[in-house]
Amino acid sequence: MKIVSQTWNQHVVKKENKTLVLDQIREHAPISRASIAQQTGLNKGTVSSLVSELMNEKLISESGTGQSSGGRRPVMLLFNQQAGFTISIDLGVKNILGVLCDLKGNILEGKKIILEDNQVEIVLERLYGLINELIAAAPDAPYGIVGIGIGVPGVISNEGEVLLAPNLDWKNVQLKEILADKYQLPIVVENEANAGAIGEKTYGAGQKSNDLVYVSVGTGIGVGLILDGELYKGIRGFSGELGHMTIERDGLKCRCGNTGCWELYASENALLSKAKTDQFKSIHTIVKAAEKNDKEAISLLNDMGKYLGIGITNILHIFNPEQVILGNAMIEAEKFVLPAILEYIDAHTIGFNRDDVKISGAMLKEYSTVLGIASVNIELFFKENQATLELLS
Amino acid sequence: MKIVSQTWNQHVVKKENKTLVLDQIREHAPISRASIAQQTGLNKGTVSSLVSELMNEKLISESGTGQSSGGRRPVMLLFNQQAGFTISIDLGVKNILGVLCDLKGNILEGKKIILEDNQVEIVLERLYGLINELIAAAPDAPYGIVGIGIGVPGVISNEGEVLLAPNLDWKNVQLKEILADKYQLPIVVENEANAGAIGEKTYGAGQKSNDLVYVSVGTGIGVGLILDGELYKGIRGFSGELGHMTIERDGLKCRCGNTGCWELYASENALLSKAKTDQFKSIHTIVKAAEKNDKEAISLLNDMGKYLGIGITNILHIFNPEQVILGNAMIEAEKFVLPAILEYIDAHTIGFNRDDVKISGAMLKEYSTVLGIASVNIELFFKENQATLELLS
DNA sequence: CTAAGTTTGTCTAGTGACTAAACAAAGATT
DNA sequence: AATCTTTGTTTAGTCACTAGACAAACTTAG
Repeated sequence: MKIVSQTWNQHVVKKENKTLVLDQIREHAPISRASIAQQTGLNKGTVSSLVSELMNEKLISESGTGQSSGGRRPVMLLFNQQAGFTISIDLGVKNILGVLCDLKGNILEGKKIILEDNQVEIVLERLYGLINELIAAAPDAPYGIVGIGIGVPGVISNEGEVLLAPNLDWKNVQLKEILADKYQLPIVVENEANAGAIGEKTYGAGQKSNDLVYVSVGTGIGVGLILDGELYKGIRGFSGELGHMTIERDGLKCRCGNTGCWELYASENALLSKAKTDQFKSIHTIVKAAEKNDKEAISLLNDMGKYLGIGITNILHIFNPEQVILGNAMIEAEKFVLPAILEYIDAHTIGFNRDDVKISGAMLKEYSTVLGIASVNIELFFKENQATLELLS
Repeated sequence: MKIVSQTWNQHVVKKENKTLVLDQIREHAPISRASIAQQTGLNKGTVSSLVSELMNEKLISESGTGQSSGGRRPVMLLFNQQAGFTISIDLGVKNILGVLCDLKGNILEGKKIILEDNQVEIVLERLYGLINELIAAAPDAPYGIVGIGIGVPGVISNEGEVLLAPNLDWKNVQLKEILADKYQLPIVVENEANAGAIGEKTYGAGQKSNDLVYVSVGTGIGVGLILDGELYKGIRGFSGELGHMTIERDGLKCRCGNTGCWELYASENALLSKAKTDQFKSIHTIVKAAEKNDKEAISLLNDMGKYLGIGITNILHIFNPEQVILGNAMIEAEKFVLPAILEYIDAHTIGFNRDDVKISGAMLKEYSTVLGIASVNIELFFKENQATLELLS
């Protein structure tokens, strides 16, 4: 039978209005009840009553009074960002980055560990150690640890299974289930580029954009799509494989089965394989060389920019986004690569599609992914929490 | 100041529930009140009251009693699809197709006229003639003509201005404003491929898909995107320019400024320009020849399929859609082109992205666009109508 | 053919979330 | 000191919904 969209009743109204009030406080704190009423269009009485519930739930608190504007001084409300904490992991090929965040996405504790071996069992052990350390570092809070999340460079099913992570050599790892069993907490497993897109949208360069494309240029190329303000995942969760978009018909053979894939020309791997000298072992060394005016390094980075430009031009034509944000390993080379990208785009993109788009490097640098994961966990907490508190009241 | 999302109150609840009830009747008529209550989860009394309002508004009607299932026989409710009519136009380069539809998207009257001249003033005159004829053909109805819409092969701004339609040689035509002034009715102006996507989603091959990509292969290639069930337009409305996606770096120069654009290899124009004999003046003549086993024709169509396959493979990697639907002029050649497309895709697409996707020709054939336009007008009517009737009650 | 059980659709009483408006508290202004 | 403003709470009233009773209309069993 077809699932019918939600029926509407007072219950729903209350829940939505409560979320609305909480969101106002989260975004505009410190803010007074009167001001919330004005902004949301809700009655002052309604706001008062909802605010009082939120205070009972320890999600907000009153701070002192604010500035008078010619009458009684308002009582300012604060978001209690320490009501709970999240743990977020960026699982890379060479290392794992883990952070402990409050409910506003502030990093309280961060740790990076080096990975020598990508075998599932070994990685899991290291992961548990890192997570336990971060849990231990969390201050006491009404809601404690509200969720754990992890960003993985691979294809993730909607059920949180890592179907394939070629650079880790992982296949069919039920990561969400494994972590949920171990920690009995809400678990988020998301593709690294999708998470990066959310991170930049929530806390980084893309906060004002409703349609943004995050291009993660690392060993390969992955893309996260925020369309109409929401992460777009496709029917099974496999969208954003733009790294395997053909930009040269009858081009190089890719191990994915396709030919002329973008990432064969524009990724870090592509960059390194095109280097003539053996001294270039990573994007880092090339950037260092370029900074010392090494001609080959500069030329390599310039070429990379051109190839990235080809794909980004396609992106502008396909999505007409408000913003394109470049992240992951290439962020280090932004200074050298971005000008070449812009030059290519300006010469090749249809005017309409070029006009209002902003193209930039990731503002959160290496934290785009972890903070995106944190954001997903936080929003999940507020959604679930509303449902739970409903039952309690 | 930031616009705050809607505040929720009983008014909204009623409006939403009324829409819910109406949608049930639109989709499942004939249906009883009891059945609606069961399906929506609304109380029987609530349904009765909303149904009675909808009857007053002439949007639904009672037909006789239905089959008993062991008790009192239910009163069946019907959607009054003739409560109003829409007029929809597909503006082509060589002809204009116009239809009169009821509120269920049934075509009551259709007419196609040939265009010799694409000059704005001349096209407008022909358009007015066609629209007037269709208006005259509409039966009497409580709401009369509820909207006029038009699909245009070009770049349309969110304000309904035709910014550029290269094949018509139109630039900056305020089409929506012109038609609104003349007819004083809700006007929809939409890109032809976007409309086609909506048409196939609402009435055609894509009714069950939430994420579908409609590829309009005509003189050029345009693409309409339905993502998460909604038309995706991008920040200014210029999405879907996949015709100008590079599939060959350093490839052919396109008049759009880019190089190696998909439509230079896979459109009708591309097909014709590659033909060695002059006898092939349109896709139609090539298909006719292929049907008579003409080797060049068959080979041309086969190549077209391969080139379409390159772009569609990209689409599968980018969007992981549930469905890809091919429409416009190429629909005639489906029999010859589709197998080649599928062959290419099967050989080049990542398994995950290939697995659950359905690739097919447009079910509505040459009516995809007009019916999509009709659908937009109809939904607009119900949205606006709800608002108006709110004021009256 | 009658009696019992079922299903449909309406009606009534009650609930709960909201709004409008009155009001008290606290400060600014003259 | 008196008046005006602004804030936040309280009270009365509105409205859409739900639960459950009920009448009407039908099926089924004996």
